[in-house]
Amino acid sequence: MHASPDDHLTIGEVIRRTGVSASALHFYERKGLIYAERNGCDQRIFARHMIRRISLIIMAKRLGIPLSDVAKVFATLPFDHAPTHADWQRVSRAWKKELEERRRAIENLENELTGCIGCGCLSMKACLLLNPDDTLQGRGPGPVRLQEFSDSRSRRTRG
Amino acid sequence: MHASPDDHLTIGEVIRRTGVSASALHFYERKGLIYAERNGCDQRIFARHMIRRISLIIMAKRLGIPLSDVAKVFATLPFDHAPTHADWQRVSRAWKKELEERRRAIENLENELTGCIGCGCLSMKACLLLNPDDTLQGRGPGPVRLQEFSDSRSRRTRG
DNA sequence: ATACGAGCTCAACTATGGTCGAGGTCAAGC
DNA sequence: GCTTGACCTCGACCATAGTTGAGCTCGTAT
Repeated sequence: MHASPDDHLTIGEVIRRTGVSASALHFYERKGLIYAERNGCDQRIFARHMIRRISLIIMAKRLGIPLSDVAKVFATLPFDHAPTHADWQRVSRAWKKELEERRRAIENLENELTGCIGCGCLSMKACLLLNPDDTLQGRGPGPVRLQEFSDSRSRRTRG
Repeated sequence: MHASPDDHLTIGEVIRRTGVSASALHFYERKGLIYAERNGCDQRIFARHMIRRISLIIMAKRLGIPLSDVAKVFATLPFDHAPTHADWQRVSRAWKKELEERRRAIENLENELTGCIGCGCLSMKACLLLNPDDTLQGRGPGPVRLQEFSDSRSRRTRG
């Protein structure tokens, strides 16, 4: 029960090679990310190339890519043999773009926040950070706009 | 029941001013982020300055700052009146640093991934992205290192 | 015979940030 | 007197990414 043919691995072997826990592997299988045949005792037998998929999952995890995105990528990959080097290049470039986008989103937030630090109005209507989509715009001229940030301060300095 | 004194707001008024749902406000109250007194009918009466706290929560949400971090910040803020402009500057600068750190973390990942795109070995032992903490290092000289990325490719080109 | 190790399933639980619905209370309007 | 609107509590549920534990089946070793 311990041994397995050359190109097939038990779950224990997969765990030792990848460092991924059994429960996580079960979870990935339930999600359709990996696949294993079964032996007579209903135990999982992993094809060796499944290790590549698991590596990609670990990689995605490190990059903060959700498993749903990994699933999308895997849908474009061969299921019965290891992905090619070209496959890896395609996937990793796509994930690099993901990272780039996330970085740019953060940079935008940084810029907005830098403006807001000086401003400090925290107006629900005027502040881009608080109301990026102008959600509160259509609600009529009610008292939507916040007062100056600090009531006490306004009273002290201007009241 | 609709009207409320000058510096006190019903939950409905808070919702209209902030765009935050009642369930979210209940949730924030349970988490200790905001606080409301009650009238005779057990309905929440929010002090006007509570709007500032809610604005900060919305801001944090936009920035991807978890509520637990917001709670830590709120622990350093006055509970009975609005935070001052100086408070806002302190908080927003701290959050800007957070964003900076997140951006730098992403930049590091981008750099690592760029190296990995060219490499493509996906070795559990050698790849920094797959094994940043050398977790698999102490497990003896077993077959931990992955083969070249594509079995079929290695067979074709070198087998 | 019996224990041990490896593996199995299934359900419940973790944290985060809420949403949704059931069922109840209260005041005002018709 | 009855509905409507605003509000309340409480429990269940969503997704994400798993972990943990109970209880079961195997094959092997003693």
